[in-house]
Amino acid sequence: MAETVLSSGLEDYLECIFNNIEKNGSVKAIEISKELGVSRASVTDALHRLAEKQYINYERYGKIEITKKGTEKAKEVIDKHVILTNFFETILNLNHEEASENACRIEHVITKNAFKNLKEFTQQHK
Amino acid sequence: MAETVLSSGLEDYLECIFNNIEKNGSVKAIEISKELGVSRASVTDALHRLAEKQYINYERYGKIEITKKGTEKAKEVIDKHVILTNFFETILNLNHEEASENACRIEHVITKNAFKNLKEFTQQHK
DNA sequence: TATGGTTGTTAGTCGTATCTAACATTTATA
DNA sequence: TATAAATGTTAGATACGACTAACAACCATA
Repeated sequence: MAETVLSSGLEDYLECIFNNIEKNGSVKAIEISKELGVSRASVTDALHRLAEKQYINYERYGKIEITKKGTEKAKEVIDKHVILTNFFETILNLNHEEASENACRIEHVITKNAFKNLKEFTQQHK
Repeated sequence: MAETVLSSGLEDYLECIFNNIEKNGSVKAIEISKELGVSRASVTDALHRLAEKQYINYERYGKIEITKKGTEKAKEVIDKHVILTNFFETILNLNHEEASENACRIEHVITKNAFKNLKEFTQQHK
C-alpha cells in the first residue's frame, strides 16, 4: 500500500482530476480522456492504479473523488507546473504554450533541490 | 525503419556507447550494464532496439559499432547534457553531481526552443 | 588444449501504459 | 417509460523496459 512514487503518467492524470474538481466540483472519465488525449479505456486503467495507491476514491461507474493524499500530491505537481511555466516564460522568453509544455515534461523529473533553486531564482529575477 | 524519435532509455544507452567508444575505442555490454546500473540482459535488449533503428551496428557476440546516425544523435544528447549541467551548476548553484543528474533527466524531454534559449541564457550569465 | 571464469544471449516473467472492439451501464429524451 | 446516445468497463493485443535463471560463447591460463 501507500506508494510514495508516482509515475509521470499517473501524475498527469491526478493533476487533471484535481484541476477539474476544483473548477467544476467533479470530473468524468471522458473529460480526462479528452484533456489528456488518451482513450476512455486508458482512463479506466489509470483510475484503478490511482485508487490502488489511494490517491483517489473510485468505484465502478462511481464518482471520482480525490483523497487527502491525492490532493497534496496534485498541489505539489501543480506548484511545480506553475513555477516552471513562469521560469520558461519570464526568464527564457518562451510563449505561454511552449513554456507550459516544457513545464509539463520537466515537473515529473526535476529534483527537489533543483526545483527549489529554480523557484528562488525565478522569484528574484522577475 | 529509421525511427526519428528515441526513448529516454535508449538515448541513455546510446550516450554511454558513444562516450565509451570515444574514450577507449570500443564498448562492451558489461561496461554499459555497470555504468547504467542495469542487467546484462537489459543491455542485450537495448542493443537490439538500437540496431533495429540503425543507431548502431551489432551482431550476436559481435563488436558494438555506432553508425553515423547514432553518432549525430549521441552528440546532440551529450551537447544537451553538458549545457544543462552547466546551467544547473553556474546559474542554480547545484553541485556537479546533482546538476548532472538533473541534466540527465531533462535532456530527453526539453523542447528545441527551450534548450536553445537556455543555452544562450547560460552563456550570457556565466 | 582443456577448463574455468567472464561475458553475452535467450526464454520467460512482470509492470506500465497504451490501443481497439465489444459489451455494460447510465442518462437524456422522444 | 422505452429507447437511443453517451459514457464507462472489460478483454485481449502491443510495445517498452526491466528482471532472473539458465545456457552459450569467448578468452585467459594452467
